[in-house]
Amino acid sequence: MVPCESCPLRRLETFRPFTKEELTFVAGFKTGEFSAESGAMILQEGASSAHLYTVLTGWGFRYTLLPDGRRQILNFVLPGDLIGLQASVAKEMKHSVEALTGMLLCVFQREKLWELYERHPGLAYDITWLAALEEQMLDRHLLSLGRRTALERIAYLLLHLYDRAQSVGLADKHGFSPPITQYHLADALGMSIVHTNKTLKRLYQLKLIRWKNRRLELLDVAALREVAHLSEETDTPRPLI
Amino acid sequence: MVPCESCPLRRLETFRPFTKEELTFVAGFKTGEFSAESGAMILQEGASSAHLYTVLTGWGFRYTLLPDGRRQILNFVLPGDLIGLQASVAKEMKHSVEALTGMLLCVFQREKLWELYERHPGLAYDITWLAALEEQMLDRHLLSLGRRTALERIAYLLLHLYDRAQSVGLADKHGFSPPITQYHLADALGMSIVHTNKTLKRLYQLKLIRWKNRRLELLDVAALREVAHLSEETDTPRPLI
DNA sequence: CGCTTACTTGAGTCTGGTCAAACGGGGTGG
DNA sequence: CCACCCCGTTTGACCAGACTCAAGTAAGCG
Repeated sequence: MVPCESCPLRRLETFRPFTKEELTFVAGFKTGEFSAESGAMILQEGASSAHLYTVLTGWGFRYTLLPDGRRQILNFVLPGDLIGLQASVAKEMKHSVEALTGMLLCVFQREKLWELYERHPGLAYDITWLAALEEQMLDRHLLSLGRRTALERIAYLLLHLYDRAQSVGLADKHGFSPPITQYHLADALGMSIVHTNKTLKRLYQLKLIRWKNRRLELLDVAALREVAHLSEETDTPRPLI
Repeated sequence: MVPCESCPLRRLETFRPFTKEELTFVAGFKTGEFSAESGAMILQEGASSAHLYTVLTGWGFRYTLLPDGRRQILNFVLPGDLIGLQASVAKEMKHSVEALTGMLLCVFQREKLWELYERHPGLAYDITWLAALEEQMLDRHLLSLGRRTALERIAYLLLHLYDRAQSVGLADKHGFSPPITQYHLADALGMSIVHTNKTLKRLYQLKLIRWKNRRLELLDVAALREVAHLSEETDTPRPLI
């Protein structure tokens, strides 16, 4: 089990430094680890989970279903992300989370969350911070689905994933390897697979991307941002619970 | 100025009862009121606000723009809603808020938020709760924009607004008076006004709604939920900061 | 009374969806 | 080792839902 004090994620500069006390508390808050295989369901809509998780390694995605099976991917989940917070509000998950790769998750007991709020206001604030951050991402996705064209949407989502991968050291200057299929893109963007494929091809023909053998090359990030109408973000250090 | 202890909203059963201490603190947290006219911009994208607000009366909406002016309404704002929290995360608002009617807002100083976290873990938890609640709404909207058809979307949004209005006593059994135009519906649903209008007409012809003189009648709520694939929610009491 | 804002409606277009079929590569069992 | 299969991708043909353009109506207001 990875001890929080020597958590490899914490060395990344996206995450704000923690004091010794905070670190000690978080280490005590963590009650174990959970390892999920690719394709595994980590949280299930309708169930009530007793746990909170932080992703240590691997990719996943949050989604909901319409009763007739239409699926909407709400967001992707990467290392450093806190998941399962919603269940503390609703008593019941309103979305599911599925692993895209093998994943390693830190497990926290929900009951101890209360202790965190009582004893570590700074960490409590951090959790609110993370919730607000997720909210911001959802706002942006909503803008995509509502107002961007298919081409813009795909450009946007690829950049979104790239930026997020980048921030946790999973991307290099030229690209990264998102463990997703075109089905995932389609379901995240509210499009059909066929049209997703054809739009992807257009981006390819515009020499903006190349996607071969699971690796996605962003050939001209600036031009891609232009297409997506997405300016670069300077991400402020965020907490890692 | 409305004293928190006798806040009319607090008498509604959607809001969880507060202890005397909590109420006293919130009363101290509130530093004033702000009254906005219909159409006024309450928070502006790109600006950094020093304040947090809770809506006392009136309706508004949150939105973002694409650089070329395309607008996406992210959510509507009703009495009891806390707004401006995002700015504490981002140093800069990522969305704007505009008033749909005259609005009365409670004003809180952002600096005192820290004190709240230190002295009242229960209230801190409440703020996280509210953030998670907003997140849930956004998830649902995302599902709408991504996977619902035009007819389903409109049904969904009207019900969403109805349910929310209902919970703060702004609706009766047969309908309510949302202070919005078809433009707002269109921008919230990612549709054009023309198509919104035509789809609305279809709902009218199905005898599911009637919308005249600002008042919206829901003629058959159950059937409307059916169309929207939206089951009724039993809303658990939420905090009112 | 004239102006503006919101709502309607029709015609024509196009983006994106559906259906169907085929391809390619990796894995597996005979 | 090969045949087969499955999954993900690709492509073409056709269709429809939603958009744009354009014009007209109704209602509210100074």
